[in-house]
Amino acid sequence: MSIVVRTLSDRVFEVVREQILNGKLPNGEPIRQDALATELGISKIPLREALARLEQEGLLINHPNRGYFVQAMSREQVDEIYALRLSIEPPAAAYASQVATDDDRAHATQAFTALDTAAHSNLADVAVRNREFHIALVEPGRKVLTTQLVERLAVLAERYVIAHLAPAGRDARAHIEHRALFNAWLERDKRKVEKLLKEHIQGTLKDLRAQLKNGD
Amino acid sequence: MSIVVRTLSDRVFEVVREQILNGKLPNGEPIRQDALATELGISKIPLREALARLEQEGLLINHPNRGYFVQAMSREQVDEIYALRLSIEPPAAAYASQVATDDDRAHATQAFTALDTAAHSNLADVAVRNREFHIALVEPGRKVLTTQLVERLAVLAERYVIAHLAPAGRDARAHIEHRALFNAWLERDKRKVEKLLKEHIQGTLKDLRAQLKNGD
DNA sequence: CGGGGTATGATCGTCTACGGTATTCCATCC
DNA sequence: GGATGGAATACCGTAGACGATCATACCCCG
Repeated sequence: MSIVVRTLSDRVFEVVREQILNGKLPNGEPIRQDALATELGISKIPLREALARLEQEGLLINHPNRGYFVQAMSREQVDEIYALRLSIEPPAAAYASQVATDDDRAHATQAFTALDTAAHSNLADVAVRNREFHIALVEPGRKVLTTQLVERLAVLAERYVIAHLAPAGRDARAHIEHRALFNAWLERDKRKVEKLLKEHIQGTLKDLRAQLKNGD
Repeated sequence: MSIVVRTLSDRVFEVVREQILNGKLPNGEPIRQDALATELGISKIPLREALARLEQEGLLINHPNRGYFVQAMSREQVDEIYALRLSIEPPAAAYASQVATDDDRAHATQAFTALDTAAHSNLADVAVRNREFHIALVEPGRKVLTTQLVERLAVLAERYVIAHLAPAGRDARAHIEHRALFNAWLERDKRKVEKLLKEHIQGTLKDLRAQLKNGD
């Protein structure tokens, strides 16, 4: 059992990240450091460290002497994020399916059922579970950089999913896709994992594009 | 002309990064924050922000309450870095060659000649020029995330190149490869760019692997 | 009435000083 | 010899201050 020791800046990083993702910190708005620090009950050093990390992650942008701003969303960025995901995630998940240990498979199963049961709560929760599911498919590959990258891209994509994808008919379809994908992964069917994940990502991108083309 | 306004933490980020890359901050060693801060003539606030960024970048790792450590190099990471570069950089450069403006092409030419003329100075300088050249081939694509990612991977790769690749016969071969690649890029020959860049990256990986297999 | 320069206020970026706390290491003791 | 305990070290976080810079509102002048 590994005891979890985390620095304050580390936890703030996640808190602020989630606030950005679910829109609590609105889009092009500046981040008032003193205000946010007192609101979180911390001082500015750990907050600024977290903000610096988030800029490196691509969620914030810093204008010197003017502060941090939530990175604006754009259709071009959607295309870019999903293009990168398409070239990285499917082969990574396919490989991971081959080398996953029993523990890995148990963990992935857990992530899948968590996503499954969360399917009817609010969109932000579903999005987090969805991210964790995608990561769980890749992590067993034990490729640290690749996994981090998949996570980062999933986080970036999540903003768009939360902001634009009303749980319309999409819910059901995504669920079916997830189940088929996960089954192939459990069966260690490399080709099928790669194919299904590719299609799944493309499907989500298509939904997003349709939404973005409409009223934004 | 864009006036350059940069925060201290931003510049420290680059300074420390270069110190890590050229081994001035040795491998598994801890970073003594107070010492480094006074050495750089700054206080710990901007330094800690820079360190947090560098951890996000993958060059450092933080152990809570014990401090930041330079991320150890490993053969597995080399493979991972180059696998990612292979799947991202060639298509990105090929695309960029198609849409590059005259300014972009001038800038790339400049980066190429800078790499060319620096070829006989010390290895660390060459490595930086090499990185800038690779970025200049991708940047005209105007895909922010992709360019950032290419840069990040180039930085991570650079540690290994500096540490392990003595400028043996490699120098000449890399130079030839660069010229051929750059010519294809200028001619907007998409296929050729992709092919040559792929081969170039694979060649470097092969060299690195050979070195790592030997006495490390 | 409009525009350019200026005053003002807010916020950021950085510094300094300080205290709490976790880790490490070493000496001591059973 | 291993466990206990304590001192030293360095990290982590707080608090407050200050100059620099940006944005805005104002004022003066044409």
